Amino acid sequence: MENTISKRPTIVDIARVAGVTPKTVSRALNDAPHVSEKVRQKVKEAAAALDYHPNIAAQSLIARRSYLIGLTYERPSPSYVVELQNGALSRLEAGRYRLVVLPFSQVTSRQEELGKLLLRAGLDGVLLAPPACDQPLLLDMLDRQKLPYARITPHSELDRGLVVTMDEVAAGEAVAAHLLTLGHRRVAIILGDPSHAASIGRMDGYRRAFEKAGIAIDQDLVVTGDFTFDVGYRVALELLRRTPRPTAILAQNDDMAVAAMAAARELGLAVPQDVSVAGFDNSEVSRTAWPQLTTVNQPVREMAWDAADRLIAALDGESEPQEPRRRDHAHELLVRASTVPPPA
Amino acid sequence: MENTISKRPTIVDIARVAGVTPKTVSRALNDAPHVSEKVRQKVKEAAAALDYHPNIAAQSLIARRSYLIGLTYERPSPSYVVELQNGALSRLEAGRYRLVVLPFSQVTSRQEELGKLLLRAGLDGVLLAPPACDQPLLLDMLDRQKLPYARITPHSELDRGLVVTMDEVAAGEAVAAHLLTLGHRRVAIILGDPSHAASIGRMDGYRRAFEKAGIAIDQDLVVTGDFTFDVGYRVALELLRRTPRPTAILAQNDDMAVAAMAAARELGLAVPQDVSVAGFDNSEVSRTAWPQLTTVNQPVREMAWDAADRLIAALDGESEPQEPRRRDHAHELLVRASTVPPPA
DNA sequence: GTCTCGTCGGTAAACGTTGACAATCTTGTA
DNA sequence: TACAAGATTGTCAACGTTTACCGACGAGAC
Repeated sequence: MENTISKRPTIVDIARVAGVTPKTVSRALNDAPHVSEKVRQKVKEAAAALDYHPNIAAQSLIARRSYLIGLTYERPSPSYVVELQNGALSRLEAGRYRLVVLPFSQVTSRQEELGKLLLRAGLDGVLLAPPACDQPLLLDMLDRQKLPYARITPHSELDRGLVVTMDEVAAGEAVAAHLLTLGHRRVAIILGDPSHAASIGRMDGYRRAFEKAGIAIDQDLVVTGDFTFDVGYRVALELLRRTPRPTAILAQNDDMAVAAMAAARELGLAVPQDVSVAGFDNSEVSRTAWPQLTTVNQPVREMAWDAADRLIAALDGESEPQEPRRRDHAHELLVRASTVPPPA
Repeated sequence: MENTISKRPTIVDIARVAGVTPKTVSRALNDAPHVSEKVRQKVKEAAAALDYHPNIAAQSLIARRSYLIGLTYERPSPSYVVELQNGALSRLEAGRYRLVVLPFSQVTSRQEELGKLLLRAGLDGVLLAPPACDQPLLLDMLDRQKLPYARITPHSELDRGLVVTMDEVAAGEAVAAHLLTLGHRRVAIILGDPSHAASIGRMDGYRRAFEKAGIAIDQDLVVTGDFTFDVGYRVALELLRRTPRPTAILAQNDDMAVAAMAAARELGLAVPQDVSVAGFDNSEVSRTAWPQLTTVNQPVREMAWDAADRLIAALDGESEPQEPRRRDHAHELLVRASTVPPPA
């Protein structure tokens, strides 16, 4: 009489079928030495016949590895998240690691909570996107518990953990210089969430471009958004109602830039004829918008791949990493249809 | 002399510190009965002092649960993926389950491969988005290995597994009827990837609307895209160059609809004055586009939440589910600025 | 024929936690 | 005072896999 409760087959079951001991089965399946080819074949056939899949929990327990990599981010634009994810996944695909997504809101004020979440998740390592990558308390917790982490585009303490960056300042300078070169002088700036380090770096870049051009930034035209379309729309409406009207808007990401274009149209203004708009990120929306948005390509996908690569190398490599802990990626200014010289 | 190799603390360590047995520690930390309040306090303090976090692999091993839920999808638009993910996550947040993302391309021709991937991932259950939710071979594999799954908006075999659907046909009918009611007669249709069941359902709905209105569909104006912007752009350009020109375009998702708007502008046509465009999905891009897109809200987030809810209920509940295995969600036609009556 | 060495296969223990069950302690009552 | 009943605490094994270590066997050297 067969047992009616069917359970997943184990190594012991294969051993019984193949007529060898469990240890031999383990060796055969893992392509370890000290197993004759004949036995290996027999074992593999038995495993296939039983539809055997190893119990990962048991493997994890003994290897002291969960083969789980976490990815944490704070609700930015969908395209950013997907790029991040796909970049990391394209590196993970080959190996046994799996990606666990852990979005978290209000990171800055809840660092402790996020830290606990990450530690409880049983991860081998974690990828930190902004703004989590810049939270000192969080990094302290991870250090203390020896949970390896890779930081994607951090702004501060660049010597902690594995770091993958883009020079936000240079990128910010490039896009601002583009507008100034076109002849714009009344340039409004919509900042992102000030808790994201990117916001600060990009602004530093804008400032440098203005300085080099010998033009003063009009602080009245600098307003704060939070990287979302909705808030961007609201502040852009307000900016465009001022007199004299700004001739260009420099938004710190594409979602807010697209919002600014929508706000301009709401006020009966044509983009780019009446007002130029530039974004940041080269997200999908920057290409699907009309006119297509001038923006800066942030190689998010590549950076995420790189971060995952560094992390896995650190996890798998017995030896300490020899190479520098930091890798830089280049930005790329994409001049498209949303920016032209100011109206005469 | 302390051991120099520091390892994560275990229950045994806490037991030593608190002066009780490991079993008692386990009971205290899990808020199980049969532990005095005094001991429980002492144990919890010791655990906190040691920065203890339970070893999930060991818990998984004994519970025969990994507490991992998989989410598999095939590179659709970013906004869809993020909505799906956020919906599932909002249900998972409360409990101990974690979400593993498993994107997979060319699902239809690689069902076996995807099945193996899912089985090897050590999941407790899996959420299947289109088109994976409609692959019979894949479902067979999952059934055979008793891996529970919830299907999000499947098209066929609605009695297999847990099912969360929207009536794609009714939704398709609603948006098509809207254009016909406005007076459009030359309506071009851009289909999505034919392997996605949604594509078929929506087309059925369009057809029903045309039938009810007593209007024949012009098969020459029905072209196939693949849900992406780029292909949508190409086929839309081609459609709009025909004479007589279609007065409206019915795209099976928002990305292709936005592409159609871009193509129209490329040809010097105004949307919606010269040509109306309607999409599908109420994705973020449909709101950030200009003009805002008439579309159908597919409650992706809610459906994903629901699918996760069903799956977890099935996993946690000892008893078989009493309620129907299928839940339906309603669509919602969102008439926005991209559709107006045809030019005179 | 014996000894050495290398290959193949087996046994026992370990990973960290919890379930089943036994032992002990406390308290109330006859 | 003794004893039952209930609460608390302890012991042991188990989950499925791999690592460490040991034994058997065959080939080749002397």
